[in-house]
Amino acid sequence: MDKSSPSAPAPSQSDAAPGIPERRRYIRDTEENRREALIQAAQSLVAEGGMQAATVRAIAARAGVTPGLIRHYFNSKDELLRTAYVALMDGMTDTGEDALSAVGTAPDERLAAFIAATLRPPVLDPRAAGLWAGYLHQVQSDPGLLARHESSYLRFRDRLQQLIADLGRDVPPARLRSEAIACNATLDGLWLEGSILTNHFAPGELIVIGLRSVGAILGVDLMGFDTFIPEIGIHQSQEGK
Amino acid sequence: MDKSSPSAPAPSQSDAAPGIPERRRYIRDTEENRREALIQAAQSLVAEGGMQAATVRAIAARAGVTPGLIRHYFNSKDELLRTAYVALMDGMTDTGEDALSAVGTAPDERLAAFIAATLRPPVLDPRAAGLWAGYLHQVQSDPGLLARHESSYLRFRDRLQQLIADLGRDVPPARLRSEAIACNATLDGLWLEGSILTNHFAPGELIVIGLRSVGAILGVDLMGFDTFIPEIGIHQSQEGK
DNA sequence: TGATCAATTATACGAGCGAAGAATTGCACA
DNA sequence: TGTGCAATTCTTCGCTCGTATAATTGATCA
Repeated sequence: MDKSSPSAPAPSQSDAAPGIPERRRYIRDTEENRREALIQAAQSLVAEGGMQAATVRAIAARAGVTPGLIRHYFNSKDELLRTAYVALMDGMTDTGEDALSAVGTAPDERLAAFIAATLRPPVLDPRAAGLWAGYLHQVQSDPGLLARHESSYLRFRDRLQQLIADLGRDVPPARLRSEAIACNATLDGLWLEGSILTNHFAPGELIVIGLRSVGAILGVDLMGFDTFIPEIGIHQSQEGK
Repeated sequence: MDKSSPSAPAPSQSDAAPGIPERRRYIRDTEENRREALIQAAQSLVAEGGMQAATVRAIAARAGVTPGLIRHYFNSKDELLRTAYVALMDGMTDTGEDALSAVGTAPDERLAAFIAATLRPPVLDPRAAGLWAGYLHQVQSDPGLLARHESSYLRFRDRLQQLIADLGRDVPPARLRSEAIACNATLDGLWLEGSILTNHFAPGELIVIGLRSVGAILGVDLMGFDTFIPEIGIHQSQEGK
């Protein structure tokens, strides 16, 4: 398993004479493609192996470029990682908005759609939890990232609280806040368990549980939207009632 | 900010002549104390800065010893980190058991006590979430740790499911499982948010929310145990019923 | 009291890290 | 068709990492 020559890079097996290392083929691409590839590569590596796995060499290899290119597009490895995190957050909040724009105006239906969108791909994703965990410490120690994180978190919770308020029940404002916290926690918990213990749950199971739990917390019935939530029906029957 | 002499360790300012580095004072201690100190140091560092912050040198420094000692008590740094994780898991499950042994036999009271114990220190701890996140990837890639993790997780959820079953309501078994998943998710979510956004919540707030939410999901009232849960009363009133 | 030995510290090594800058390459435009 | 220049690769540097092992220290016991 030892390299033959001690210091020369291993040449790939093409036509080159031994001892003369090949230069990697030079391929141009657009700035957008390169940035996107680097961000994707960084996210994958963090999701799979944590911050420690995202070295400049590993990121470059996965993106199909050489390490030096990272610092051509980003001032430092840290800047790339920050950019990747922001891109992640923006992507996740956008998904929530999309789900809402796709359904009608009935408040309970909209809430149900929002919950379902949170508990299915691409939000419910084994990679996502790994990414989230990998960034946790960095977020807590970097003021810029922390601000971005909190705004993203509160945006989600506020959106949820608004949907709850739109139900039109008669509850005082303070109660509304704690309901939003509770529902948010339930969705977070289901999202987390579904993302980590991927194959402990059947496809639509978490959505059903989420709808029933949030419905119970709020005192409304969210289970009547089979039409809009295709996963439902698979596992609902086997539980009775 | 540059060291004066390039290769000599900086001597602490006591009586030594310049250029002659002092040897650290030799202090003996019991094996148990050393192991405990190293495990504690490793946990703190992982909790604060993630896996990457837990280097042998940093761990040794925090434990008040020199790096070499780590490999005197553990075969490798990885073994120390594994040991620290197992110790963490054992500690947390033990806390749950303790909470249960301290209350009476009424099923709803026991469930309420269990929930409250989950949502207050030492389980609810800013460090805990950081630790958990730091270990996530290591757990997923190390079969031994994964087994330990899953058994610990399922032990918690089974305990919760048992407490729910003891309520004596008339629900089919499959429904019981999904209720346990839902309650567990709610507690996880509250625990996580409380641990990360420490000062967004008043002391007993999360406990009240947890009791009310789980109660709503299960269709029982868990809010009647002020006597056993001292935090309640502080924030219950301000929300109106 | 002095020899022994485990506990502890100190030193050294090779590997991999992020960063910096020099060396190449192919495209755009004259 | 050639030339300038940005995009990309390559090389190198200083640093820190985990590990290995040698050197020291203080308690134990004959």
